[in-house]
Amino acid sequence: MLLLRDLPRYECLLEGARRFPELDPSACEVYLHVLRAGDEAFRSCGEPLEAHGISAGRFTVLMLLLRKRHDACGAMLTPAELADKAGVTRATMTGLIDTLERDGFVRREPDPNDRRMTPVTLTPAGEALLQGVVPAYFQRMGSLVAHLSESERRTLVTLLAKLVRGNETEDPSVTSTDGAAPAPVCPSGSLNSSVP
Amino acid sequence: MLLLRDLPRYECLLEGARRFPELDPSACEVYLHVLRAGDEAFRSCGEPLEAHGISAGRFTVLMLLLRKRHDACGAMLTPAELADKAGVTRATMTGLIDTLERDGFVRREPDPNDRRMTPVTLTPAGEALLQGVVPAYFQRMGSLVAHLSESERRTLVTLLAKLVRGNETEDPSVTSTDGAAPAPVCPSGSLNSSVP
DNA sequence: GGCTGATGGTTAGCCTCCTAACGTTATCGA
DNA sequence: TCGATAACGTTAGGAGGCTAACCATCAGCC
Repeated sequence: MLLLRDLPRYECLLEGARRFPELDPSACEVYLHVLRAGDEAFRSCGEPLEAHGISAGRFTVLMLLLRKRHDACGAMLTPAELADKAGVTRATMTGLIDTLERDGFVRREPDPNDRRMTPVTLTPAGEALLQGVVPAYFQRMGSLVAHLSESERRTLVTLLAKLVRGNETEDPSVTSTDGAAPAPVCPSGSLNSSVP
Repeated sequence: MLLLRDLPRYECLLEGARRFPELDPSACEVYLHVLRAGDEAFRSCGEPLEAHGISAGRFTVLMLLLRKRHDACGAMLTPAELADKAGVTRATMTGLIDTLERDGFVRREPDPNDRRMTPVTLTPAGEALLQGVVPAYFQRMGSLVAHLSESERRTLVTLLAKLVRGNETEDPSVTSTDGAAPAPVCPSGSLNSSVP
């Protein structure tokens, strides 16, 4: 991910708005800060993972498998399910599983009932890796927001959720000047990932 | 960028905290929302760029060059300066400039005074591309935060800035248990990119 | 039973990002 | 004056994203 490291000052945005009448300075400021904070959070919490020789994408896959295992039911997920939960394409998930299997952290086990599927399961090595890296990961997450009070955290979460939600329902703006969007097809209702 | 598309509910975080004592549920919730919002903003504002056949990275380079041009002084920047302002490595910037030059949007012109440098300048084609894409880009930025009031925007910016700032000065935590960090070497004072 | 369509996983090719190393050029001190 | 140091830009190799296309398999429906 790449971005502007040095955010322009508000006066510069005002000045830019003179050249670009579409520029809303306060909107731009929010946008830049959201991007900057997301990048900062991603990098910061990624450090303990890299220190243990694992990337954020691989870590996400392992955590999803671990969560599934603790759900008591069959401790496996198909690549398609993993891709959906992680928010990447199936092709990307194939690559992630490839390297994870190469390194011995997961195992593909063909499903005898439906031979199209190849569910993935966590190996003991994968679980051990998680046990080693998860504490540092969560600690870093805590120090990331250590300077925010509980009420500030609630406010921040509320505002970010509002931003994301408002943008989701607005998304069919690709077909602009067209009014009457057919239906907000956003796949909501998928927040029940870890409850059976 | 890859992430969890379906954020776990707060009860799930509380339940996860039982298995991982290091997990601070409110910190984790902030972290996930910051990441999710950053991803949403990035994708959303990236759409108009992709529609014009340009990626976010290339767009950033062109905008930096345009801003420099409007600063009246010499309208060129070296790859190292561009990399620094954009927050990527010099190697990455080389690749970006390669494709931009291949497509005719920028031009490398060796510096006669210091033959190590190869300043980059915006071509008329590059400027025309920006003229075509910038309005849609800023409009999308505005609709991204359209649901937030002015005071909500200010609050959000304040909280995100506090998070980033607090994390920057905390960053030498790699050498933890070591106390008395020598000096917060964060390259602050670099926010004056567009004022001579 | 045998098409047809939908679904699951993989492959191929491209782009962007990184680190590490290299060659070239300036600069500066002995 | 000349070698050491530092800075600039590039290259090589790897990882992680994406889209588009491809087979294999299942489910339905004549």
